[in-house]
Amino acid sequence: MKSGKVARCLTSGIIGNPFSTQPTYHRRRPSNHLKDQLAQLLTDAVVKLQTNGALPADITPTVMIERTRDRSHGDYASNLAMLLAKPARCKPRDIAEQLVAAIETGGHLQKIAIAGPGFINFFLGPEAWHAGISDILAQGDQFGRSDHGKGARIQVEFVSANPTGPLHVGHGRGAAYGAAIADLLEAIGYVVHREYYVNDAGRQMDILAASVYLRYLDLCGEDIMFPANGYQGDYVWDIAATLHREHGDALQHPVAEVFREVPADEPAGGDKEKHIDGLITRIRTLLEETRYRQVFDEGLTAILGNIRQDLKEFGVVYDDWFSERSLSANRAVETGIERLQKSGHVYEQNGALWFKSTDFGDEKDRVIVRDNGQTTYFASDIAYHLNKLERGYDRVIDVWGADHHGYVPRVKAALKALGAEPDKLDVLLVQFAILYRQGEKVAMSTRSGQFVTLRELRHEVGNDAARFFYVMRKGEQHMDFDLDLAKSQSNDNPVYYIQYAHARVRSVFRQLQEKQLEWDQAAGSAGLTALSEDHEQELMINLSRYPEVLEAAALNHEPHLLTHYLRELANDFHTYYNAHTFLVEDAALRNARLNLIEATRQVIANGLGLLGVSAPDNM
RNA sequence: GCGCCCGUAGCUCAGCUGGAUAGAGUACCGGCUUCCGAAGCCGGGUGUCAGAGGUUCGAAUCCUCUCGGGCGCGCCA
Repeated sequence: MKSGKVARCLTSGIIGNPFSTQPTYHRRRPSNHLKDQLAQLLTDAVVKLQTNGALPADITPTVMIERTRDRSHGDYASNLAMLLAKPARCKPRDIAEQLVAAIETGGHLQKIAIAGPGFINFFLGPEAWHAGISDILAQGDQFGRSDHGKGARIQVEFVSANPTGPLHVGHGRGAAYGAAIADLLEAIGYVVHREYYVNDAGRQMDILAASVYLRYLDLCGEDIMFPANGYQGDYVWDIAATLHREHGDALQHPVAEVFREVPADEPAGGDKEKHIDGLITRIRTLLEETRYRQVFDEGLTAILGNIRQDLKEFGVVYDDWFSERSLSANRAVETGIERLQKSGHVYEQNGALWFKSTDFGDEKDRVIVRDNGQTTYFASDIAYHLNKLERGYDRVIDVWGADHHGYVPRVKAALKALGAEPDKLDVLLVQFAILYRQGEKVAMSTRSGQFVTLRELRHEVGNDAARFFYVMRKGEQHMDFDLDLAKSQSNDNPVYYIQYAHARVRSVFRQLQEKQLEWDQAAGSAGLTALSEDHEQELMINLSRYPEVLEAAALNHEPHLLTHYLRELANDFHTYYNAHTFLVEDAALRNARLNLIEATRQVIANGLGLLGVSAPDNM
């Protein structure tokens, strides 16, 4: 017997870790019923071989089942035999034969084969996929959703651009990406809280207020020298004009007063930072707190309102707009600093207060209170992240621009010092998108105000194309955003390609009406065996992948997996469409085919929906 | 200089976290509509996976080094 041969190479060893403590969140291999059933068969086979002595009893292999890449390898495959080869000290193919012999075929499982270096390939009958089609039709827009997250709470903070100007195309990627992963996580059973952190305090906002005020003085007829470090965009003029309309000249002060004793600006041979800080101080003094606040808030409200409108039109919704100012109002920043001090990782040097983040792996220590008594942005961020974790989320996700990557270690260090769990925080970095128009790079520089706004982009290519293109590539990858391609209504454009597939199904059903034919869905479900074409098999199999793709895209924070999947699915559909007619005389066949294409339409609509892209009835 | 990310077809990118012959789109060439939308389909070829070592049954994937590109290294945010 073969088992004798195998028994000779008995040895002990442990494969994998049966007591894996990996949190479910990081489980990256999605499950489905067929896969689980096959895994169970293999597990049973291993046990059987262990009890008859063919395999060592003290090993607990992790059984992995994968979809095959090539249909000649069947539908699913496992590398189990190759994993067992080492501890069992046997040839993989010998073990594979033992395993296969221990499994009975039957039901959906038509055939098992051994191939290549020792893969075990499972071949399923066509009817294995039929239930999936009926599931899609029954579950409709809920299909693909799962309770994988079991209601665990996740907070996703994204965009969070300073309200000092309109959103630009860089923020757009963070918006599309953050919204997509939030929706994806929600779809697989997490309770997601979407949040925008509003930096409505701090120096940048003061610079905006000063910029607005100076433009306002200009409108009052004063002759001003606009600071090099001020915000130069036209929107500042608009805000100043509103201010002037509402207050007339009531806030006016002579330019000589405003600039009195202010250090020289850079063009005049001075320091632009000192110049603007001096201006801010003068303006605050002259206007006094109440009036200064009026100017400040005029800018804040106008810009924040613009940002909110932009995101809303982009299909990006938030549960909360968290104000940085509310942190100071609650003394949260001070409390955070005090707690850090108690942790013993804070010291004073040169009049400033430093957090010893190097104790937790950061490159250098960081200032939390400046020598002028002002707390730093970092101090606010410590308080904010502490606040997030104290709100009891199971996971906290930050989506940041990749240029902030150096900032990650210090935030995690602070959380560690405070006894919070830094591992609950995932910082996802998103690279800037480079725009191309007619093959040329679109030049952009933020400071000069010469950047393409998100709104301009949306108006140029449309919300659908913008949302889709932004998430088409891996987040941490730089991406080239081809404006002409995004605009083009051709097969080159993946968005149109997918939407067209959806519209085509709708169109078929309109034709059904015109031809006065009928669609009996129940009969279709009962007669799916009529779908015997290869194209139909292919489509059914790929439809069954949707829940897995969704889960993988969500858990790995990779919406691009979904865009690629949808493109493949659309391709399967178009191919099928060209090869076969759906509206045939044979009612049984017609019903089955209409069930299949309606299921396809549903999955496309569901997938696009999660990406914030519309699924049109006609193009 | 130090740290992080990256290098895959002419171009833009995937590659299911170590698996089978490395794949799509685009570009280029040629075909397919009396028929549900041709914004579609079919066919045709392309690789020193930047390079060199290493780890093992097996590497584009993990480790080290080199080369090349991006970003970050403030009492800015």
